[in-house]
Amino acid sequence: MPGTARRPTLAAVASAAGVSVATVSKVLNGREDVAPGTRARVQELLRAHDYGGRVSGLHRHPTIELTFRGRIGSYSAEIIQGVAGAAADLGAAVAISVKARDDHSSHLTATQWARDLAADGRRAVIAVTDELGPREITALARMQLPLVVIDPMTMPSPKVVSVGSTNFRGGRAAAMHLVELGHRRIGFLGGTAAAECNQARLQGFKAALEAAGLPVPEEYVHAAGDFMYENGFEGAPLLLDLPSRPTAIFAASDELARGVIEAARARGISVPRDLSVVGFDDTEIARLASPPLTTVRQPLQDMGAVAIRTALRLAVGERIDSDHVELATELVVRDSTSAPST
Amino acid sequence: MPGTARRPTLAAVASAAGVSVATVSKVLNGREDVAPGTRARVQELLRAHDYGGRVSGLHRHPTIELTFRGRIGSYSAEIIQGVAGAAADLGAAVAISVKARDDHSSHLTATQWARDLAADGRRAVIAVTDELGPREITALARMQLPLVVIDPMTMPSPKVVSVGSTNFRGGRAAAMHLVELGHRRIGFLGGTAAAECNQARLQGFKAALEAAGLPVPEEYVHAAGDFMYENGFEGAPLLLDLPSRPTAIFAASDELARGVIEAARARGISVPRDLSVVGFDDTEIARLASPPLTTVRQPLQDMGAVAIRTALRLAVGERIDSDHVELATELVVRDSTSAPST
DNA sequence: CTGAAAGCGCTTACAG
DNA sequence: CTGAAAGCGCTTACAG
Repeated sequence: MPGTARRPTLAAVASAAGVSVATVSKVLNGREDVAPGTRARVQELLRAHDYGGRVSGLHRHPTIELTFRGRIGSYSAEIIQGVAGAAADLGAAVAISVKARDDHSSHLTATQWARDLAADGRRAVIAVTDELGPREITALARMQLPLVVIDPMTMPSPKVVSVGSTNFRGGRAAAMHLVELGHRRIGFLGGTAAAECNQARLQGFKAALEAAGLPVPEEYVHAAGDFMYENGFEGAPLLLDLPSRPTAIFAASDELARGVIEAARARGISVPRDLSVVGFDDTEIARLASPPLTTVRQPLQDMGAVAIRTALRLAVGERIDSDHVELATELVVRDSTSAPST
Repeated sequence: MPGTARRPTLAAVASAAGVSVATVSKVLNGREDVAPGTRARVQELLRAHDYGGRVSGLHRHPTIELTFRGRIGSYSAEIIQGVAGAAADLGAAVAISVKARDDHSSHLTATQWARDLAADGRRAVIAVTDELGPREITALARMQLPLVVIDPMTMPSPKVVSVGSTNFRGGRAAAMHLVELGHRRIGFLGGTAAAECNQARLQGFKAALEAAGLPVPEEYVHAAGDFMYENGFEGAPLLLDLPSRPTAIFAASDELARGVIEAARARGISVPRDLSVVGFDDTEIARLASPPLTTVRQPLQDMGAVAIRTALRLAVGERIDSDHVELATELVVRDSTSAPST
């Protein structure tokens, strides 16, 4: 983008807002001694003038913070690919940060965190999976940094914009696939029981079974605690060691599915001959698994792209039509499912 | 890092250099009308004062550009985890960019690219796997942006700092493991034949076999073209369909190994019973594979951490002891290898 | 809560 | 090639 337009100045914003440059400067620096009404008007004008200030205004490319919690795996890799790819097309930059899973910041550090992001020139934040705490959300809002959450784990508060996928439909599609193959005893192994997406997948699953007139006994529905491989491996016995073992299992992530398959193998149960397994996500894990996993594809790259487009629009003060966008899931049939052997 | 030290000013640098602020300003802005000697002196002082200028000086956290080419997979995920984790500890920020695999920029865009990085406040660049073209390297140098390459594919030019692992030893360890298990017919499936790391792994492999008095017939050594799963799957027949088929294969990446195993499975060859397979990298792929892969661990996270530490040191003008750091590889024995069945 | 005024850090047109 | 000087954009201590 050569030939940049003249950078907006404090003076321009000040005269537009009918205040002095000093006041605008104070708003910009988050000083307390500005009347709320004045502050609001100035902030509006700052946005209208697309004022990035001495910080981000110096950057050729607006920078979006992409933040993860815990381990970066295939799932995160897909999102990064999507976000970074779209960023390149949009002339934006992406800063990536990875927080430890147990890093729950205090009020002070939440404020400091948001301040640092603003000082480092970030224009918006994309959080993956978790929704940050209320303190972080407040701190970001105070710093005028929009937030977009990808695939939120908890029911997002209405003020937070999020991008997800059609988990309910995905769960239903997975179950319908198994029903159509002829399975009648079908189990569900979830990740985090409380997670919004987990519940939606479970509800979709139940809806499909009920529509087919199949029972959903309680002992066929379990949560493994998290979506990782180990959880699948350790949670699978809940289903595999049942007196009347299911002939098929829908696991709420590809990693869980891989864990289930490995636990089955350890018991001499062959997949898909003796047990069909469906995963969720369609990450690299699914494609490279043996057997390759039948799974519900979440368009993680597209979700990343939508997230950054949304973040960029929010950053320039545009209004967003919908607070929660859902992209379509899609069943991908590979080799981990087949008709029951009877 | 609260309580930041006073930000260095142009005036301070100017008086240290014995020139006017105007001259320092010109150097900073890359103007032509400065004598080379003066420019050098001023640049030195700018570094000595840790002057980031109006761009990066405004940032609380120095930002390092981490750039990938092609697909972001498990391998990239490990590196990102390592770089981002270390960055958090070091109070640095990481900007991530992903270029298309075939995006070979022209001279103009290489210059523009480096200029943009500087304008966006980057202090150094970490490139993964590829070494960038000579144009990019020159452009970065002109912009005073240090470059560190992780796991370079091509023999790095002596001027480029790189972080790798002990590929030769890794290849040797893999082969020794197979020899010790009792294998005598052992094949090698490489990725990119020309890649430095690939050659080192192959040489280590050969060294181990020769030390054991085993032949390395030509038809047992192949390159699949790249390190991806598909290459492994498509390249495996070169070894699997040999009249005298090897009883073990060392593949130069985990993805290749997974491809080999799948190709074997398609032929009714069971791993590890009929065929032992060793991979390389020890990414998530290896851990989640079925059977879990015996592989040579590359400490990708550590390599990422070393890369960003080095980049940061170069960014403040420190000298580096060694232009190429190699971290130790380590054989990780899992379930894809066993004694030959005969 | 607001802004006039002083002043800081930087850039640039221009004289030498 | 260098720097004195004008000037821009911003911040801040302070008067009201």
